[in-house]
Amino acid sequence: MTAGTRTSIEKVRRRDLVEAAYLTFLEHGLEGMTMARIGERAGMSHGIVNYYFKSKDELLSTVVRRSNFLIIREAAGKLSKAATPRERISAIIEANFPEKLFTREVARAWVSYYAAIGRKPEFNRLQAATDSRLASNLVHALKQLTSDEKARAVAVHVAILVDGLWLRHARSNDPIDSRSAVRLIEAFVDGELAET
Amino acid sequence: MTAGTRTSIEKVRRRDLVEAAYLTFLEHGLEGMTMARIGERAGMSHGIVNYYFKSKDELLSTVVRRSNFLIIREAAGKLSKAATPRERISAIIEANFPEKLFTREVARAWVSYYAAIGRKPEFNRLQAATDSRLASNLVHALKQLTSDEKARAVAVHVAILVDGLWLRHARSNDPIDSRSAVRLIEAFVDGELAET
Amino acid sequence: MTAGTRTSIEKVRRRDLVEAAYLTFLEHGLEGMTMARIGERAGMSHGIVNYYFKSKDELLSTVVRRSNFLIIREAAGKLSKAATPRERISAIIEANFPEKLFTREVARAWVSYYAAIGRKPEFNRLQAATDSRLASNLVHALKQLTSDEKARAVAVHVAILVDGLWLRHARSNDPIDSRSAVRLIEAFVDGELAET
Amino acid sequence: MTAGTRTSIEKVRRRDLVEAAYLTFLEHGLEGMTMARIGERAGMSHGIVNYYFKSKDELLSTVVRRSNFLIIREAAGKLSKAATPRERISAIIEANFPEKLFTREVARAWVSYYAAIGRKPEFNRLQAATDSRLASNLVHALKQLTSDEKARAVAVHVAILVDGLWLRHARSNDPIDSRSAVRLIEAFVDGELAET
DNA sequence: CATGAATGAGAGTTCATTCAT
DNA sequence: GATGAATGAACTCTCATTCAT
Repeated sequence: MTAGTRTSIEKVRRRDLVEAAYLTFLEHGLEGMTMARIGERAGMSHGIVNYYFKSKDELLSTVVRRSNFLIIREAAGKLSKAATPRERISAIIEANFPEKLFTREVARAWVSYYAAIGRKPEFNRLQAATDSRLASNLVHALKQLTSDEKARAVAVHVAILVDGLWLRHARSNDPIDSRSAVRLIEAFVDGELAET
Repeated sequence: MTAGTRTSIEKVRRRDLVEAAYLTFLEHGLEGMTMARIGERAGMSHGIVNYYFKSKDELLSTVVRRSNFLIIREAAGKLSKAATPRERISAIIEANFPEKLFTREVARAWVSYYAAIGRKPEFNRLQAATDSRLASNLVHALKQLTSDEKARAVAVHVAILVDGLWLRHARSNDPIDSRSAVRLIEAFVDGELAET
Repeated sequence: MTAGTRTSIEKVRRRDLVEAAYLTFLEHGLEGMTMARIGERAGMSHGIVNYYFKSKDELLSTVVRRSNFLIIREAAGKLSKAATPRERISAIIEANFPEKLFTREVARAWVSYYAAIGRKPEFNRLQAATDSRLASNLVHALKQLTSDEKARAVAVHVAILVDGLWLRHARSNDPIDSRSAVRLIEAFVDGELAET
Repeated sequence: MTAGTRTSIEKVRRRDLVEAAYLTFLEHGLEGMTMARIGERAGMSHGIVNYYFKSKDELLSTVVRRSNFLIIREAAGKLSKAATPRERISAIIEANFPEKLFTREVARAWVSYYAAIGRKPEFNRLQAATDSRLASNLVHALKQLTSDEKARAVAVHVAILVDGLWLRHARSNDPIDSRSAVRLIEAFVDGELAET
């Protein structure tokens, strides 16, 4: 029990810090996500942040991993409920636009993140893993509805649209909502599949 | 006369500094675009940078304005040589992917820029102007080949693809070249127009 | 009884901590001897280190005391086995170069220690005690083989050689082994005694 | 003239900073030689220290280089006045014990320096260069008075004595003066040469 | 007794900005 | 006009020390 309590505090703190870091990241972007701000938001001194996370990169890495995990989990949940290949495609598309997270702030944060990780191989790997996971799911579902070649082409096109919609969202003055984003991609897929 | 001389020197200096800042931005990204580096690249002291531009933001603003101007001019140049509406569409698409500028570094620089301008309304306005200009050109050309409604839809889709390809380029480990990017969008447009 | 138990535990803890601190000191030098590392090596929390030792300096002081004690004991052991004055001299010399401890890392640790204690009188006293003990042993043995005056001179020279070899070892890129170090001093002593 | 003034300021500041860093180093040791203290002693903000020296290591490197230069120059000066090989030997020995610098503070500073540079290859090279220069001068002079083999042996012994005297000086409570240090080594050399 | 959570001072470094010259 | 000297705030990270539990 004592041990449990101890572990519990560490877990709570780490979670709180990851949450605080995440929110700071979303609000201020990668550059504005400073250790001091994170500590302040979590209601702790900046010293303690470095106590729980050896470095800022480690904290960021945890934040990103958690975020990716949530996306993957959301996709998996929706995939398990999908009865047909077409529904599986929709599930993957929707997983890329969580309603609550598809805001300008969040989009900007992620865009700043993508700009910055170029020089950091670890984060590149992290991202590549998530990307290819979603991509292979998508290709697999598409192959059941069209030729292999077309499946790959459509998957690439969809991936570009996803990125484009996020960047657009970050940039644009009259932002799109997640439903419209999904609908736009769905329409494209339907169009492509109808041609076959 | 004295005033004229001053103005002339001022113009030259400002232009040189903007050029230097632009190149520094493209090479090092928004974060790496420091006043010191800009001055060095321009062959001037970094002190003078603050003399001609009240702040870093003002300089950046000018840089972006100039960059947008270049894109618009490039588009205009290509448009003037286009004989058919379809060629006008190609001209606009191509203007979005200048061969020499479609590199990972440049893509990252712009992506970091888009992420950063969120909080700065002035930059938002700046961007919106260029965007709508290219968009209206595109819609106009499309309208001559298909229905108004479809023209608008295709234009939106194309704009998203453009953004997606830039972000993809910044993120991806195996980057695309500008020709493939253009070809992908052209193929999409052709497909849409063929349906009509 | 309760008090006795407490004392016993305290003794064990203090000894373990001193040992851990000593090893940490030898491995990482004075600067790398952090409370956290000491606690970790001792298998305790670093909080407890400050419970048993009021400050880092107090712990270091105990470490040095123990280290000096070990050297003195080693010397005493060898001295007790020495049959002749010359052998006693060798015993003292050898005690200054424990084979396992005469490494670059350890040499650097001690050198950093000597550099740091300058401002701390207590450590100076500590060191002086050990030094004079070994010196007086050496002089005593030498006096049986040569004049008092020469004995003192040789003892001083030997002490300087000992320090020089340690510092050399810490600095040099091609380090010496302990045997060579001992041999060098022995040769010097032999030369001096032969002259008489 | 203007350019000259500018350069002059930089030179003055750099010299002042090196001097301040040197004094801080001598007074507080390598660990206590912080950028803040250096700036404070030089009467400048700590920011300016990093303006003139890209990093602490660069500043330290300059300090050490200058110090080594002074020793080499002193040795060269004395060597040029030496008429016989024996006098050349004395010149080199004396160069190792500049009267004004052979204090406890200075000795401690250097000892801390030697302990710390172990992990820094650049400083190792720096030191090795100076060392081998003095050593080769010494061997060369000795070879003219005794066999090659003995010359090398004596040179090694002398180098160890030099290090030993500095470390001894840093440690000891009753410090030696530079003359005694020189005399001790001279006596050793005389003894060795007399044997031949 | 013992833990490890928490603090706060202080380290090096970078950089936009100001200002005397 | 132009320089670069100078400042000061901000950043990440480390660590001895304190203290509630």
